[in-house]
Amino acid sequence: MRRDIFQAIADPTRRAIIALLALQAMTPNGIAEHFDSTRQAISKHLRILTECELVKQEHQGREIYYHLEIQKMKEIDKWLEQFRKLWEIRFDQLDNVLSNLKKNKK
Amino acid sequence: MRRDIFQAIADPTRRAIIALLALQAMTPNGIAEHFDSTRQAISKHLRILTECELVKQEHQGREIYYHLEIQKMKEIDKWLEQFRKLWEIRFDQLDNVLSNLKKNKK
DNA sequence: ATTTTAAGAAACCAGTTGGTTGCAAATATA
DNA sequence: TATATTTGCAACCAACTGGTTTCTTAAAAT
Repeated sequence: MRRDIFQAIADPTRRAIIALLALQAMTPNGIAEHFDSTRQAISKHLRILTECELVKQEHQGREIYYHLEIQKMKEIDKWLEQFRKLWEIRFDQLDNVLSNLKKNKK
Repeated sequence: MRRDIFQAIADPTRRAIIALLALQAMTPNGIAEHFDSTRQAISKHLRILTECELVKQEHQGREIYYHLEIQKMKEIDKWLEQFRKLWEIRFDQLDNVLSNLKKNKK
């Protein structure tokens, strides 16, 4: 199945997992302790995150540590880039409005 | 139904609609012309985008213009903020590695 | 060697999604 | 007024989602 990072971050549980893994690599059981749902549910989320290469596995004995591929997160940032210009322009306009208000006050 | 912006941008068609509306406000029919699917399908996407307040309607006679609420996009940027630090650190480390390689070469 | 533990895989289920078609309301035009 | 256009809404459908339970494999501990 075709996975992409935007689909991956659509789920709030997965966003929470991403935030956890940003701090340190963890095992599925370790992650599951932070949530109400079962290990298997977490495991499915991890599979989706793995499929879109947002996380990577690291086998250590019978434990599997998952760690975040932080570089992948930049894809979102890259997509946002095209809009960042726009909202900065709006801010500039707001600045103008504010300074005009100030002038009129004087 | 509870909508959030992350779910809204999960669908590639919706991301394309957002990109279109970033350029100019458009009617459902106008938007649908850019895609293969039916107007009704686009209309459903617009409803989802409206529910999470990413787009706003502007009635003009019997036409409804949809325009992007660019400020809302900043929510994604805000969420990314916590990770931006991390990937910048990685870049710094890479810089160090590169300059060390350079030194050793001399 | 047996038992415990960590984790993935498969089967299943209810709810959601993205899409369709058909219809009704509102506005514009003849 | 009658007709055409733009749009939203409801009903329906197949596919996907997030979750569960059960089972298997493999490593570690006893």
